[in-house]
Amino acid sequence: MNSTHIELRHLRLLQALSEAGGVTAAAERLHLTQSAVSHQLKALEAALGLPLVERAARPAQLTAAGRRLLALAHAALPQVDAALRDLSKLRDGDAGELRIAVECHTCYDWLMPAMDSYRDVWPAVELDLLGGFQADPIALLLEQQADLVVTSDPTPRAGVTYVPLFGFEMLALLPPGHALAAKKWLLPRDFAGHTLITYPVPEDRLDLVRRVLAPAGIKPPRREAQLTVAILQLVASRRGLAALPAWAVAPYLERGYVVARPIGKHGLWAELHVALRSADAGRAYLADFIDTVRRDSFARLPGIRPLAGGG
Amino acid sequence: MNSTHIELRHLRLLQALSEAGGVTAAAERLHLTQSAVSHQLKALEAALGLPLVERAARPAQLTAAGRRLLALAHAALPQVDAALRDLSKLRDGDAGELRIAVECHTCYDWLMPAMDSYRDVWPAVELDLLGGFQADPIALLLEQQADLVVTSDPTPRAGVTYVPLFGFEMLALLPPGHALAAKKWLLPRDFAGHTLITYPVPEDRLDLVRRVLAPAGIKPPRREAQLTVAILQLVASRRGLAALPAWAVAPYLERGYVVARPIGKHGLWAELHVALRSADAGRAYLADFIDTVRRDSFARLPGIRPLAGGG
DNA sequence: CCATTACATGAACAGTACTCATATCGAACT
DNA sequence: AGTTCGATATGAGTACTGTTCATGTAATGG
Repeated sequence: MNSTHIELRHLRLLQALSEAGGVTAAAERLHLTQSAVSHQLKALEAALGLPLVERAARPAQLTAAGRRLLALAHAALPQVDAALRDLSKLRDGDAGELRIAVECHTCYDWLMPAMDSYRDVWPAVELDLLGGFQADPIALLLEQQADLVVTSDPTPRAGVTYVPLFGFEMLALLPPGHALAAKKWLLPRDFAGHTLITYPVPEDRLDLVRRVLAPAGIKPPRREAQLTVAILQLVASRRGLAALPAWAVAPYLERGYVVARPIGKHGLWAELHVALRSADAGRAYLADFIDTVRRDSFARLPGIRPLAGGG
Repeated sequence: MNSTHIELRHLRLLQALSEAGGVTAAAERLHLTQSAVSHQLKALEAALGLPLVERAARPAQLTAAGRRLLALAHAALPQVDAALRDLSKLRDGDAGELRIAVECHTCYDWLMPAMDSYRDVWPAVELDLLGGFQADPIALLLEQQADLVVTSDPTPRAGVTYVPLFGFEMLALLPPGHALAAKKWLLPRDFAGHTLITYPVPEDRLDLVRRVLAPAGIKPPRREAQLTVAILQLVASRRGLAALPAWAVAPYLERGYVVARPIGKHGLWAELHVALRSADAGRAYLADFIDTVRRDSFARLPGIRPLAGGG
């Protein structure tokens, strides 16, 4: 009979599987254990009487049946999400104000496209991006001057809720042909004697300085630049080294404009979170914005990874 | 958050609810108890934070939120079903032979349109309708001369599986203005002294005779006609009484061509089942045909009701 | 007004989807 | 080869959620 017990959960699983390229990675996205995904997949295959993924292939390859189900997922899940959005609007109204403060300079790159696709779905929400560097953006939240803050520092504060966005790697940038490019990864001492090119922010807000160089007692001279391209240009013209998120430099790496190396054996990983007033946590248009941003990020940004408790 | 735990089950529930017009009727369609549907509905409404049905309204009226979810169901569920069909085809192949024997004359009326919509979905299946009256159509199954038999008599036989289609009421037909039309329902003795107009089948295949008149010792004279319209014509011209399925005469009743009355206080209810070789029970193109027929019947035929174990 | 029908509710049960712990597998590296 | 490491599979146990059963309550119609 066709009473095959298929559910949206299964479609979400298959989608995550194909996007993540493996059971373990898919499990993270779904906030499940690897075991759960493995079991669920097996059960689904048994119920359908068809294999869905080519076992032993990295990244996981879907079978014809798997691809057919994935097509269903791509067709149906957006419809479901749209319906749930509409229901949220019915429940909470469809208007609101959404002022966003951003701590990190490179975030504008991916925030803008996410905002665009969000606007399509919540046209009545007033979107605003707060400009300039903020010393304490969380304060803006509590003073009701911002509704959402993108930050890399989720220190608990009363009345503030943090939602994890993603983890990303900070890469050290060298000019092509630099002597350090011979190394697989860089150590703190490798930075000694080089100028560090950064955005114009206090030193204690630079992950590289705070977490790597300062603990090792290394204090290289700094030079500041406002724009990402300016930093890259300075590196390329051998004025110093820089450290930027992997996603921000990926296009320049491809063109060989600069060279990137991990910082430390396992790389220097940072996180981004969204902060909002706990009182607003229930607002659908806010929650959906975070959702949109995250979805958009994972679709667009290379080399990012999910965080515990995140999406 | 939008992680609202909605599932296809819920969409199926809402669809059944709107089609059936009530919790109890929906439960029957879904092969669940009324309690299960009630619980599920309540849980869904709680999860969404929105009422979905207007309590206290017959037939059940959906709220705006309910209608939005129903729209989702109508959009998504056919896609799901199509995908499952495609998977069946991947598993079992998409071709097959489907020869149908029909026991009941009036069945052609609704079988034809169902066959048409089935052909759209399984174009490679060879569809055949066996003509003429069959004394023992089940024998045709076992002799491999038919693959599917529509019958009202699901007596267990080795190697044969029965799938319930639906229950329907046999209505007694009178000419307009007939004396018996004054009664709310007819009793066996009311048939005494009237000619009984029937299809040309043995008496023991007529539910009215076998289950009502014969037990009461009443043996009215019979007159046979091949076509439904002919029977109706004879009744209208006062040559006798007849008993036909409610759905078959509904259009004629509307036009006042004949008058119908239940047979007995609770009416004379009969059933239709599909018989197939147990060996074929797993074949997707067969199972899906039965599904199509049933879906089609419930959508098109007035006054039929689901059977235990049926769809 | 009582009988009937439809829906709601609570407790108990059953089935299922998880997690945890452990085993197996395959590839890369000595 | 053997070893190590990452990724997937498997089994047992658990927590949870969906379902049923039994009963209560609210409307409906003769």
